[in-house]
Amino acid sequence: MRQDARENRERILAAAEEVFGAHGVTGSTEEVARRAGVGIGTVFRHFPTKGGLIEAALLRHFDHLTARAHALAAEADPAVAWRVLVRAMIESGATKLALISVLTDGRGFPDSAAAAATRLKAAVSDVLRRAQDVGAVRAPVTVEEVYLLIRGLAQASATTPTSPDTLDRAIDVVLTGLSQPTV
Amino acid sequence: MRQDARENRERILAAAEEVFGAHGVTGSTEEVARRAGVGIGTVFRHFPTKGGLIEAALLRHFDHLTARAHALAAEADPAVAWRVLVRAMIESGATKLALISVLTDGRGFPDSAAAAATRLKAAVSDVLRRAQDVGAVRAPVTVEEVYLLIRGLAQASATTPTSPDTLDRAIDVVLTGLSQPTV
DNA sequence: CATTAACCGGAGTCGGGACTCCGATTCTGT
DNA sequence: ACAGAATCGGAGTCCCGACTCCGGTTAATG
Repeated sequence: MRQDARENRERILAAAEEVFGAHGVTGSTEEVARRAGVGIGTVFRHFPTKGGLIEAALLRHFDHLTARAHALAAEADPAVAWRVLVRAMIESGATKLALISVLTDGRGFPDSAAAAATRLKAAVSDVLRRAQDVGAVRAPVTVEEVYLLIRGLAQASATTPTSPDTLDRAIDVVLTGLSQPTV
Repeated sequence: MRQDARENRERILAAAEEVFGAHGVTGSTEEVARRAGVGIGTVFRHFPTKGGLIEAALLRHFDHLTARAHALAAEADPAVAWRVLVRAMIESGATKLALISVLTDGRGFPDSAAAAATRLKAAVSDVLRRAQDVGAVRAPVTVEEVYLLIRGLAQASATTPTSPDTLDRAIDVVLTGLSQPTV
């Protein structure tokens, strides 16, 4: 692959994260091209389909989060690791996961993205388990409910303008609810 | 207004709630017409614009929730009222509020819908205040964070197939987090 | 440098969905 | 039952966005 080609690919992916993050899946490919500073044809050569483009952006994002989770699993204090991970997932999701809805909205994406999602879930489970072992999260909590809560806050704060302060307080509510016995 | 016209208007609104609830704003007007059993022209005479149709559906939904909140405010036990209201908002939202994203996704809707949203918020605040007076929710909690949490769970569970059980557990987490002092 | 294979750009095609128009079809008062 | 007005239905228009095509341009190699 030629050097300029690789550079363009990168710029397109970055632009895609911006555009789809801001406008959701409705964002147009042309907008991505414009923001990446390339022609529309270039976008479609790199990613023959809009779906493919979104998939690639998702994959990149998931892999990044997975790496983060792995790093945190090695963290000294599992309770801290847990808080940081949850916060990171919500906050990065708040900007970029508007698109994750696609992933989950009915038809799943093929192979690669699904695989990345699975890897991510495994990594999150790991951090969660450690937190539970230490009592920072109560035992009966499952990854599914955590995911639902995280996705919810991520989507809601991405969809609507939210003050960072409000988001922080909401995250604290969730973390508290996960650690205390249910009322 | 002629009788049949009024009936059609109703059927169209009901169909709109279904369609936009299921497919989000992407749902087509034609699909609404088909499901309402009327021609496309009829839909557009009643609601000259797709936005208008969505707005009308939202308004109806908001007003319904507001009424529910008022009724609950008169409930004997404010703690119970609170739980029921939160649950109702999330669950009805899970089916129908996929469209609420429109309301909040950038440009607000004109007058009527915005006004309905305001009335709803006031009613919710009322129930919340009573719950706080009784100690079922801790005092420093604001309507904003509650809204964020509710919208989040509603959107997330509408967007993605979610088992009722998981949703229930997530709601409990939120309610717990709202009642306990933050960790 | 020259060559050439790979890459870029954007005008053009195609499909889908919002919205319009008007003849056909009902209601409703007398 | 009938006139007349209001309502319906859906074929047709228009625009927008995904995707294709190919002549022009550029990086790499000898």
